[in-house]
Amino acid sequence: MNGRKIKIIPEPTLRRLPIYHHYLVERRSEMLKDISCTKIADDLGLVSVQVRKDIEITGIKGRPKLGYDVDELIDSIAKFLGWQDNNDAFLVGTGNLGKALLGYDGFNKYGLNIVAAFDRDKTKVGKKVNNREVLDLLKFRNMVQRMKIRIGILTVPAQSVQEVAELMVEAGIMAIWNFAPSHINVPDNVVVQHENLAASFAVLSKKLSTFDQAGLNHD
Amino acid sequence: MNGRKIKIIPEPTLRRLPIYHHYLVERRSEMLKDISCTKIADDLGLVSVQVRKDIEITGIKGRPKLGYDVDELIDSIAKFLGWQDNNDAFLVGTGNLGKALLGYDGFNKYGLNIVAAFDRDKTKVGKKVNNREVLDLLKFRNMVQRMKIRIGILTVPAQSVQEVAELMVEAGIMAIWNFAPSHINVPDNVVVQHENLAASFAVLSKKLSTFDQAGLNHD
DNA sequence: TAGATTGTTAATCGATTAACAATC
DNA sequence: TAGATTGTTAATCGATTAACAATC
Repeated sequence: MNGRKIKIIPEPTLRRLPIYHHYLVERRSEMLKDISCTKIADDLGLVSVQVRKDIEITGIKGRPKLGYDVDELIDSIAKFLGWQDNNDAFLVGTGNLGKALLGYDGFNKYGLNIVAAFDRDKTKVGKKVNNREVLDLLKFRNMVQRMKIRIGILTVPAQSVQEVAELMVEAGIMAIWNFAPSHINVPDNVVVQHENLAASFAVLSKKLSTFDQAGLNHD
Repeated sequence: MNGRKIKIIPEPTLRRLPIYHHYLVERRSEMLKDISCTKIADDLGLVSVQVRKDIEITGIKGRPKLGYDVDELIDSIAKFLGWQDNNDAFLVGTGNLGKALLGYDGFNKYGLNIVAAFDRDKTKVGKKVNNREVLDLLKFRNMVQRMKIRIGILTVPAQSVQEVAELMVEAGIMAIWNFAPSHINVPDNVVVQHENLAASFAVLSKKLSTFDQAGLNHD
């Protein structure tokens, strides 16, 4: 009832929306005009109610019997996730992972635009990575403020993570995407998304060994 | 009661265990001998019961008042996650992301060992990436069987993902770590872990815009 | 001993799933 | 129209958190 009330979106829903989006873009390229939750769910190995609830949150209206208009649904998800307002970001740490992220062009489809890369290592400063020059970390603070950057991507080695995170916060960064395997302490008003490859691998290998114990995969 | 019963481990717990492990290794390097759940929770921004429940699942016993032995706890987590049985894996797709994963030496701490890399692109075959020669994808099937490889890492472009996933399954791969933004269809007895960077970014940017709406970060 | 912490059971919370009415 | 599908409320399930007894 209150227009200012903030709806908290369940994180699992947030993580599924880009999957639907990607799937729908593929279907659209096959000239599909309408789609039902049943079909989406079947193809992605989910259940239809879940897909419907997820989609509902973006605010789109479907038509009983027909389903949703594919174009409209794609736009609705993209708009809901804020993919049209270009999210400019700075990346710090041009090691292997940093370079990979700089080289991954797919990000701008999701509104993410890595506009500059920084490093503290003087031997890396000045080199080009995927057409972007690596800048000295000393310039970070100044450029964040000048370019009003709000998102920082952290791909530095574990031992420097906390220090660089603090630099980011102090410079005015509001959201940090942390790829290092370390927890960072930042103020409550800064959003942190921790990308932990070790954690994902733990899930994978544990599931595999659980399957082994159950004798499920000795076909 | 039944020794053959498989305990299903909650995925959130599985994802937190590597975080505790990393944190504990850092504390050990500071010569810390004992640690309580309260301390772990405080430092990592969690609550102590949650840490205790997570840790309990690895089978370790703590001592009231003292907490846990740091060494013992590190071992208990590593053992539980199967980090001592070396998990050999093959990687397919040596683009930017594939190269980054090959270059990330930290994986073997987690028991993961990427023993070979494959590509279908003949211009990439034969080149060296981080001391490992890129092999022709045609050799994949044969080598999986000869080396009894069970884990496949998928870092190919979106359009080839399903095809390569099928090749992996057919070759005998039991667990696939999929870094492409596409859903893959595989038999039920194959474990799939989907690493979706777009999904993570969606969480980050949506949280940021929700904070904006709430006026929380205009300090 | 006193008290901090573990270990464990019960209560709460939130996400998923089921049920079913509305509708094109 | 009949029936598939949406939209929505209620039931279930699982993870988190609270409560408290056991213990070193």
